[in-house]
Amino acid sequence: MTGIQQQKSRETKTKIFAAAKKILERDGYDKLSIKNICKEAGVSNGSFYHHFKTKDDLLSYYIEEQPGIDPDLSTPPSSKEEVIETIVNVYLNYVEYCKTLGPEFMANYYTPKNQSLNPQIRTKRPYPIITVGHYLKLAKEHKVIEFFLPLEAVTTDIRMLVIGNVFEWCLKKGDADFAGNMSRSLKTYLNGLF
Amino acid sequence: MTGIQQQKSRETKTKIFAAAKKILERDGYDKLSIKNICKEAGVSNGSFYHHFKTKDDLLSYYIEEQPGIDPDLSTPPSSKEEVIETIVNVYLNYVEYCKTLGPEFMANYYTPKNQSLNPQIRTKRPYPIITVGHYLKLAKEHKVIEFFLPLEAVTTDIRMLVIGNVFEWCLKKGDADFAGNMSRSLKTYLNGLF
Amino acid sequence: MTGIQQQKSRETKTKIFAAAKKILERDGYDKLSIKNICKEAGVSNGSFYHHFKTKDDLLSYYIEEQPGIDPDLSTPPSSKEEVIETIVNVYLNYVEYCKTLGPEFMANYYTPKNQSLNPQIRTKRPYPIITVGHYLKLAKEHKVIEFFLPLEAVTTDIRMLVIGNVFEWCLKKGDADFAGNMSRSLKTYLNGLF
Amino acid sequence: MTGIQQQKSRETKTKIFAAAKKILERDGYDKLSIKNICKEAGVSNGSFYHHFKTKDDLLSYYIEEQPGIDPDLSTPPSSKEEVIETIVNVYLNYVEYCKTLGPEFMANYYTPKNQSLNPQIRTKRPYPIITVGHYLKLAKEHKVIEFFLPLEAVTTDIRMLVIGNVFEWCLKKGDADFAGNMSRSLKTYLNGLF
DNA sequence: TATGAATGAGTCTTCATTCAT
DNA sequence: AATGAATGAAGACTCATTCAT
Repeated sequence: MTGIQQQKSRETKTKIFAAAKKILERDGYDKLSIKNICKEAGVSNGSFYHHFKTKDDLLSYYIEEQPGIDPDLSTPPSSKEEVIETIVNVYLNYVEYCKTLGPEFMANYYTPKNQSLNPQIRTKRPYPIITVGHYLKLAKEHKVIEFFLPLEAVTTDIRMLVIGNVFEWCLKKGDADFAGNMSRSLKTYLNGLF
Repeated sequence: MTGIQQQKSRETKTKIFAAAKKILERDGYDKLSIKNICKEAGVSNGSFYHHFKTKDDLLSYYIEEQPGIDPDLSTPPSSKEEVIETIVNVYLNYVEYCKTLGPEFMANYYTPKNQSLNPQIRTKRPYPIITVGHYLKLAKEHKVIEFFLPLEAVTTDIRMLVIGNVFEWCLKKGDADFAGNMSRSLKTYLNGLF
Repeated sequence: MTGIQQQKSRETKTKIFAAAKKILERDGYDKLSIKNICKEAGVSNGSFYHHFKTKDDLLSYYIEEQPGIDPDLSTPPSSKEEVIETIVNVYLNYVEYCKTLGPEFMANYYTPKNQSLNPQIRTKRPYPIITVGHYLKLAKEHKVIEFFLPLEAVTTDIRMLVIGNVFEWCLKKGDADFAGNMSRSLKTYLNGLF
Repeated sequence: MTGIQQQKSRETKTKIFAAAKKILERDGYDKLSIKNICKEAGVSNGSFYHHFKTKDDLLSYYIEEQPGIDPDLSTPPSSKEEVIETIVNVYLNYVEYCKTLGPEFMANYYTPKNQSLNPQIRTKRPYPIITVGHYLKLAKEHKVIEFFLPLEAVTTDIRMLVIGNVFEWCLKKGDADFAGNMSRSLKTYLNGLF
């Protein structure tokens, strides 16, 4: 296997990825058929199955490319207010990311059928699956905050709230105060937590 | 007017409903085809279309006929704790309802593309759009609770949180502590609100 | 069988006729299903089959109501020119009739599949099946015109030409010089005939 | 490039064509279902859709691939009789073509709703839209014939007459003297034109 | 590595007709 | 005379996947 062949292979895979994303974005999840993907990618049907075992195989690799999280999530905070602000900022960051993808795309992506959103399945964890869990732990260890729920419960709650926010924004086709809602609902929740 | 024919007709409709539900529970949404429904119901294919306009027409009945809101919501509460408990119960009620329909089915309903979830659009309002807004207003007017966010913001937050809960449960294909999550996250949020 | 019952029966039949015509006009031949006819007529499915043996049975009775032809087709003409003018007028009359029905309706009606246009099948003969055959015969007998083709061949030619004219007009959705085309093509043909 | 695979592919397409034609001839248009075509061709259902986008796509091939116009149409004629004979032959050629497709098939094509028969719309022009217009022009320029109607009017008349002929033949389900009618009616018309 | 031909079960829906009431 | 529930075959088309080349 020459280096050139390897490179070609990688290129094809990339083309397929890009095509799938484009279709998801433009036409919705229902149109994401192998045939359509291949047509969009300019690649043969058989080629797809050379690179991916099944359709689900493709999907599982799909959203790997979310923005890096945390600016400073490893620095221990010095006050409860700082904790709240930091966490809120993490998700305001995500709000911005969602906006760049647009409500159309996100509406297609945020389906309970999309198992790449399932924290039990993914190993690499994109938003909102990567949560601020270890930051909360850190803050708790430094006695900056205190809460009595299990850490996992809290990260679940936050994930649910974030998903609800995205969902709401998608539902209203982008015509919602995404950042405002996210900020307010998270603050209220965290306020109740600590 | 309630002749034998009418009765038979109603029976058939009931059989179709029951068959659909059974398939949903036993085999999952993907197996919910007209053909399967009819086979399960022991009814002809054409008979299905005599009783329902389309497949979606059948499905909509499950959603439209959601349980009514708890009537106790009109009685003014006497304490903050009672308010929280009442609200949580409303949505625990919904949790039960979701469970009878099964996560596979709900997963199909909980899509941002499903505009019947959009509070701006529907007039007939199923869960989780029917919110506890006016109950909160009532409680506030009776000075039982106090909060400084606009009522609409609060109902939005609750809706987002509830949707997030359902989403999570669907995503995990029913393998989540639905009631526990719902109860805990709502309590925490409301605790932060008041 | 009482007189009242007979009257009711006739009324129902009339309603079905009217409904079929309306559907043909408004939605086209493809939508002319029993179900649609009954819905439009406000009549039950079974009632249809009480009055008509089959769907084809209905269709065969369908277009019986075309306008009476000939103003003066029984008066022997006195010149070749008069013959041509008279014949052309007969079909200009038909042009007007078509226009009142509209190109939409006619487009649905003028299909080779519509056997009510077939002169071999119909006994009652609407346009353009009733032709000017006997008028031509009359004119020939009075030595006003002379032609060597069999009478039936001529009536066939005229029928084909008329149908072609209607077809053209329908094809252009009414945006054609219907009368002009009809008049010119008939004159040219008859000019070649005599 | 002409590998075994390409050849097999072509063979399959040919088989499908042949099967469709056979069904048309043997059983009539109403039996021309995808399923029947595939069964007759000994080919899978999916294979059909690999080669043809839709059912109409298949059908369009029959129409699109009509016989080319007689090349002699560019040679200037030397007599009026020759002009008539040539034009008649062009459409007798078409008669033969129609016969190979069968009246059932053509009946489905000859509908005023079929805009591919509209000369204003098509660019690629099948019979009877390809007319003998420029041949008539040529003959006129060479002073072989003379006529006073605008060229466009004449081509319209011919088109209408030809369509009328096809329509008549379809209506009678093939039981008409197609060639005889076509020949006679065209001759009579052209005789009246010059 | 890549092609694209082939598979065939599966999708929802429409239809003319029958028949017990 | 009228109802409408029931039938079930048939319709066009989509799909993920396999495999010989």
